[in-house]
Amino acid sequence: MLNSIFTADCVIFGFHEGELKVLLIERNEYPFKDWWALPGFFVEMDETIDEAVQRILFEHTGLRGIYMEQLYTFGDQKRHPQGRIITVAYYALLRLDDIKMNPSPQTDYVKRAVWHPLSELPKLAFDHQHILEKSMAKIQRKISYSPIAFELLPEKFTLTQLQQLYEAIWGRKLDKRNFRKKMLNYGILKELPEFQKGVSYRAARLYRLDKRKYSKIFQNEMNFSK
Amino acid sequence: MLNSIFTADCVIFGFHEGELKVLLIERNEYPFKDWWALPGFFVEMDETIDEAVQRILFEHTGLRGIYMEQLYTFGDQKRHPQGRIITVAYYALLRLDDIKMNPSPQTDYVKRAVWHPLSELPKLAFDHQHILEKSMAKIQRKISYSPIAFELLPEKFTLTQLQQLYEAIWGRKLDKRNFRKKMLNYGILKELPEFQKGVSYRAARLYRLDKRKYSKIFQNEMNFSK
DNA sequence: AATATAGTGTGTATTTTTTACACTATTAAA
DNA sequence: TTTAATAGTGTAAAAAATACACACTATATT
Repeated sequence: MLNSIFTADCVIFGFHEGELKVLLIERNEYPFKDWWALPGFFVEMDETIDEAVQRILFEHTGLRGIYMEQLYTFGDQKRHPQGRIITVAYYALLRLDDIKMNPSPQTDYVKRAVWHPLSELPKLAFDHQHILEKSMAKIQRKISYSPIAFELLPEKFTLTQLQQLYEAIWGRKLDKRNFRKKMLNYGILKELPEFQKGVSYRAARLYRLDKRKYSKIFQNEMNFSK
Repeated sequence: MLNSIFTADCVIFGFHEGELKVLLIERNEYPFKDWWALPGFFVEMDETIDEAVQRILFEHTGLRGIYMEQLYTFGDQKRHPQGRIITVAYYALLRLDDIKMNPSPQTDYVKRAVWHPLSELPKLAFDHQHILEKSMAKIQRKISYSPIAFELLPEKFTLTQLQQLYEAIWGRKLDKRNFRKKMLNYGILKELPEFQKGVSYRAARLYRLDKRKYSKIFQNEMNFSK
């Protein structure tokens, strides 16, 4: 019978300036001191795993109620140099704006937390590279049948932002006209009487998610392939 | 920091006589003595979680190398009357034939193991009902983009068997002509020069999975909706 | 030998979805 | 007024999904 300690690690995704980013922390403790790693912590005795992850998210971003989902549990004996430590990995999706770009985590084991573009990731501690790849695969799939994309966008967004997000997650370009046609056909977007501000070119119309229709879509499933 | 014990539970699916079945055990130990439950056990110190599940599968079915995949980790404090016990749930898919219909599990905590049709499930111990529902949802999705169906069929099978399997998993009828057209179009089935035996009506042709093309499909994804 | 039974195997027309593709409109800044 | 940068729009062709019904075959029964 195994009596073991276990932790929760979280891949926190954000979308900013057309790029998908991941929040990494620089460790201030052994093992892997000074390495980059996913935010994570031990799960306390009196909390569910979900609660632990919400706590981790709050400690690292100052935000509550972030969208998150369990990904996978890693339990190899070799994944941690101090012996078997089971980790339940989650991913979280976050509305990122300029204010949240410089998080100051509230825990001692962290030197600092920095948003890293997916294209420029450092080497990660433990098996965190693997966890990150697995969560990418998960959201790549999930974005094509459920509206999780909107968790990464601000309340009001343009169709171009939405398209850039799909392109960032899938790592390939989409056709603008086909994308808009299909997305608008779902009928889950509400056209707002507002436009982008502060741009030096034609301002794009803003949309927001129509939450009444959103829930129907969760049953039917979206299907985006190209 | 939580020092806890953890277990692995496994939803074992089989397909027999056109019906999807789940292997349940009758518990011989408290808590939930005499209740039906999913096969499961404590994970030992020297094995990975995957190895533990393979061991559970072997102890309950006598078979090795069964297809399995991790599903979800449940860790609520309330899910187990003896306090917090984390369980990592897996599902497994099994080629069921008449020989395997009467398994005799090799462990003391089990009185007996019986295949139950999905339509006639008893009340289950712990949160096992919930785990079972979640694994059904998972294979319902997964069968539409990956060839896991073939893990449930014998080496050689008829198109009708394959269709019945999809129908059992999705819980709805499919059109025979459209199903065959689409399935054969994938090009992953190899037509054999053999036919069903021992039936009192026209014998159906046998097929088997073409494993060379199978791997390609794993990249491209299948897409079965109706 | 004829018939009943039970499941096998097959094609086409219609609708829907996906795809490919390029120019004009708008705004702010230079 | 021109330039730069992005917004916004439609159509035709191809591919995929759907709806739909009957003749064929092997065995068992009389």
